[in-house]
Amino acid sequence: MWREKLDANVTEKVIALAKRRGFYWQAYEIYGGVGGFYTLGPLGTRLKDNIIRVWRKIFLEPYDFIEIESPTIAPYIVFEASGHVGSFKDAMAECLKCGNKYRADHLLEENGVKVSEATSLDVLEKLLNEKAVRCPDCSGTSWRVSSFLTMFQTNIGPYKENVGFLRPETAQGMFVEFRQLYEINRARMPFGVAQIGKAYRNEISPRQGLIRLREFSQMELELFFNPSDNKCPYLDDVKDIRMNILDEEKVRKGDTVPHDVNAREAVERGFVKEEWLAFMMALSQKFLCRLGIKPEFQRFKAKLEGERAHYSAQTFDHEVLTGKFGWIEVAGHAYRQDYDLKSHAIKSKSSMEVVEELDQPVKVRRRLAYVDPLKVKKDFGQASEIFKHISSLKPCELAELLDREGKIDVNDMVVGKEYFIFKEVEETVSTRKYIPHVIEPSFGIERIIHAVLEHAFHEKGDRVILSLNEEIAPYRYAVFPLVKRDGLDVKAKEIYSILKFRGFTVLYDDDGSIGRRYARADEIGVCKAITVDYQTLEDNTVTVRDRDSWLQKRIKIDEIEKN
RNA sequence: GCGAUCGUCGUCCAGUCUGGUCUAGGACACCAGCCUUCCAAGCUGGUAACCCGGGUUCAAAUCCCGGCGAUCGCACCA
Repeated sequence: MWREKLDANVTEKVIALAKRRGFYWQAYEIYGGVGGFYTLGPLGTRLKDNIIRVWRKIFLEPYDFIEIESPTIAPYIVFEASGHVGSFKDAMAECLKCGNKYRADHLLEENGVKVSEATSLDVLEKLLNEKAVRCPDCSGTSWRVSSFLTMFQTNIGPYKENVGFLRPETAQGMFVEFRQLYEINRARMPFGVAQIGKAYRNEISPRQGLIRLREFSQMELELFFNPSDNKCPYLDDVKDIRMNILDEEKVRKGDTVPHDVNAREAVERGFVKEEWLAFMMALSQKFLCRLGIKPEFQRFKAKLEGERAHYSAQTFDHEVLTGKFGWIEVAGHAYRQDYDLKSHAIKSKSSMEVVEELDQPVKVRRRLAYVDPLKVKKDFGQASEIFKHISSLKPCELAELLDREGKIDVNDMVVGKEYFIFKEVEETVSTRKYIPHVIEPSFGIERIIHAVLEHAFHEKGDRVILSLNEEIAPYRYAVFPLVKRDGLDVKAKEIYSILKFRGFTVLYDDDGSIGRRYARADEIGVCKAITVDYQTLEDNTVTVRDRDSWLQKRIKIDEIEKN
């Protein structure tokens, strides 16, 4: 069965239920509410905790991957290095006639004017107005250019110039700490580091409830591996997990009928570039199934070249079908290559390389560069700064830098390739250094919460049932006295205490009729309802009622947890 | 951010056009009590709202202006 649409009303009903019973609701409602911020209520926080617990069981524990918690605020330079500052400090051009906003660079390029990301706002504005670029909507030719940053900005300490950002993803915390983590993990490769925590994106106009938030929770895993030894040893462990994959070709053609493959087939048929990426996708599928989302409501959709994040060589969105919002992305699986580690290595001038022992020593050719002091002195005079800078680099690094950039900038002086002498040498080495590549599964917890609730939501006549499985349901048991007298309530409270003492989440309710209590419990997904009746007083048995089937079994109190 | 539509108890809806009758009504939910021997039964009582600010007027939920928020469309969504 392949589904393309679900009932949109379910979404509305889930949102209403979430608010009424305390899973989640919009924050700051007493002040009218602020878009993109939500509060998780008592049931929502439990559900979230339980989802996180399942995630750890699936993604971390079997593989001894580690978890960290890094700050949510980082200095400017971190996100400058990561490419975030550059990649979304979008220049917005506003048409002064109709007020529509466009990307300034897109508008100019459509009109044959080449600009770069470094082009200043003033220049962009001047170009737009001078070239009389027409507004695509109203043909107006007057423009005002301003920039919009999707990261929340703040100051660190009392100095305005010390800019910090609230992280737009938890990932950078793991990249900047890579050295330390690698050491702590005793230099094992491949290895995985996870982080669960808040991230912030200052969306222009967040809508759609929990789906697009300005502050949200992520579960991210960075799997570091050697690109020349990129086999994933666990691929056969997930061979029974079948995925619906829309590869790049299908996405491009608009074909919405996915391939049905397991991780190995996905790699062999060329849909997924890396084994580790396919493996993480399989775990992701397993994870959502464990949360109660059936495979036919899940799919992996490839991102095309232009849609991908600046760091990614291949990305699959893990999507879940919902009623009103259609397919929503609950996870992104990205092949980040060595983009992040390399960027931080260059910016911070600290090494992100790891050492690999080779099976056999090999001969390698290396290119070295040495400065020609006479030539430098001749053109730059007694430029000690240049020598100081160059001597801080190893000859091989110097050669690499020169080959890449063609020059070296020292303060205002540009020292070209011609000031250096290059040498090729052959060395025998028994180790090899490399910057690890990264596969990143990244989950948005609030989106998962919403998706899980939608898929757990069922109606039986006019009754609502949340079929959350035992692993994630906010309550495992509810305990009801059949009536609130003759000692039934006392006995019920006793059972309630016993179950709580044994570590279960238990709800006690003696309000209204018994049917009403079953209904209330069903609605928030309590797995089993235990009713204390007159027979309980005689033989210490209770009835245990299953939430989904409504069937009851009479069971001894001591044996409740076996059922 | 633009445009359109909209904003009344926890929720859904009535009242707004045509200002006064609104001390803002109903249903469901919720709370208390009664009743109740297994699936939202019944009875009694109760809590509870005109998004915020300003203006017009003798009088504003109602008309006007501004703000905030929501929904949809456009743009944005690394």
